[in-house]
Amino acid sequence: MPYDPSAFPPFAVTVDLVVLTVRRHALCALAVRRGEAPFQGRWALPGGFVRADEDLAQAAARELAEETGLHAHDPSAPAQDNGAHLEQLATYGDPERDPRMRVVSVAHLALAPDLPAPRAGGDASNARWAPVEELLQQGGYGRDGEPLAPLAFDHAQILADGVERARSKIEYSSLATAFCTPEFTVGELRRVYEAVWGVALDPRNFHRKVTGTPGFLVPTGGTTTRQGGRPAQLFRAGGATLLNPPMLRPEV
Amino acid sequence: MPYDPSAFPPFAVTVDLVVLTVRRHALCALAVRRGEAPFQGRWALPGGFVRADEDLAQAAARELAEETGLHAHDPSAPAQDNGAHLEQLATYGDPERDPRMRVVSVAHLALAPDLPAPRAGGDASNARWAPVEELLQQGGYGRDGEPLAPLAFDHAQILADGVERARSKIEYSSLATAFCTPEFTVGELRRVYEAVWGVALDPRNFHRKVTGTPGFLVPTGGTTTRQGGRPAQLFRAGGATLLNPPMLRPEV
DNA sequence: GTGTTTATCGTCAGGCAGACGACTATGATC
DNA sequence: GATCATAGTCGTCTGCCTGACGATAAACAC
Repeated sequence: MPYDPSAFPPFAVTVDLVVLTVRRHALCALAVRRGEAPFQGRWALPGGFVRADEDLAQAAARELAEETGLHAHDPSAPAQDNGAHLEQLATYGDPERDPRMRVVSVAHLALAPDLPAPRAGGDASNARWAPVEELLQQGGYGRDGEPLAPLAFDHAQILADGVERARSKIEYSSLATAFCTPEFTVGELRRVYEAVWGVALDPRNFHRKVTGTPGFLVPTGGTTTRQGGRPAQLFRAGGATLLNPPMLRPEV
Repeated sequence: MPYDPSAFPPFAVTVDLVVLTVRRHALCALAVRRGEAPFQGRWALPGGFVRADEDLAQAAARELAEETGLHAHDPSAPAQDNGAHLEQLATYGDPERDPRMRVVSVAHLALAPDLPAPRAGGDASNARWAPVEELLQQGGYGRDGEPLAPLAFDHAQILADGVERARSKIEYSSLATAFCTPEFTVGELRRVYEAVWGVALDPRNFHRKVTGTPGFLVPTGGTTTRQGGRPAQLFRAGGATLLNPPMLRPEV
């Protein structure tokens, strides 16, 4: 196979982002409204072209900052700086996935704490946090009466893959803390698990499990009442990234 | 961001393959010798350009067939047809990873039973199964006296990622059976785990675990002596793909 | 036959998870 | 201020799974 620059077809390479957060006890994803054809007016995942001198992770971090103002922190640095967790998800390259040209999209998954309203080039009506079930559901009407159209391109598949990755990864890693503010209570962390998995967890067993796992949580000393009951201890994320034994997701 | 075909730089897109198998109690990967610059004469992972009308998975399956004669079976079809397991691994797109041009490589992971000698365009000296430690180790000399040079491009990183994926995935899935022939014994499956993890496992506890996990193994009725001791029962892979509870990898 | 090798079954103790009772500390309501 | 609702935290108990390891079974080598 000698080197022949004309022997390979040119591709466009993009990054698409599955940005997840927990809002009002529901797992939500960032969606932006498309301004041009194809799929004009439809909701899609944020994303854009990779630049000529840019690594894939850099491109994803740039798009994330443009869409949300979040900066991704280096996964190798365990420090909690309120930045988002960002990791590569998967790559989608069906020849027909974009009718304009051959596009290969490297999807990334970002997990962020609950944020104020998103911005998309300053136009708030063109970006929103939507519950993932609503984005993945086809037909019918959303909570605001808007008709539910499927996401543009193959973005429903990408979103589903991202949600599945998040659901399984919080089982055996401390990644659920990426959905929390730098300081959080055990109850807030439990509500993250409940929202992502869509199940109810026993507060007592959950408390025993997370406080008993070395390196998962570090008490800061402070206490806070955010929900109206007894004040809760505040924690930061510990250095541990892999949980052994893992959190167990209840059956079905 | 209006559509402008000149607004994005062209990329070459390739698939690279991490093909793993277990040979003589060691985890081995398929390596091919590069015939041209850059990295001429160095060992590399097999791979090639994605064609204009090809999906990424199709391209990976085609490359796998060209290099090994294996055909990948559809992951959605649980039938064991002696084909290899093939799944997407990750995508590597550093601007400097190929000195010739901007190349984005979508790496795939293939798991195969022990195979006869590989072929690479009919030239056996340009393809081989090598223990992964040997390929990842830098400097020194291999078992055949050949000097150990690092793999070409960023293939050492890709191989390391593929090995780590395989090591973790056999914990919670039935993927270890992809390293076995269609019919296998519990002992052969155990030796797969031992080779991939590099540890020794208790035969009695392993037997209890795998035969007690519903859907993991299906007895075929036959028995065979392949190692010189008492004849062992033969099994096929069951329909289960996720193991719950998982196999536990011993510490360190 | 005796020893070696591999496969398979059983037993036992320790650890962890699910179910759930009890107590504590706050705000809301009367 | 007493009472109630809410949320957090500590314990107990039981069942299951795992790791350690003894014992038996069935082949081959000599």
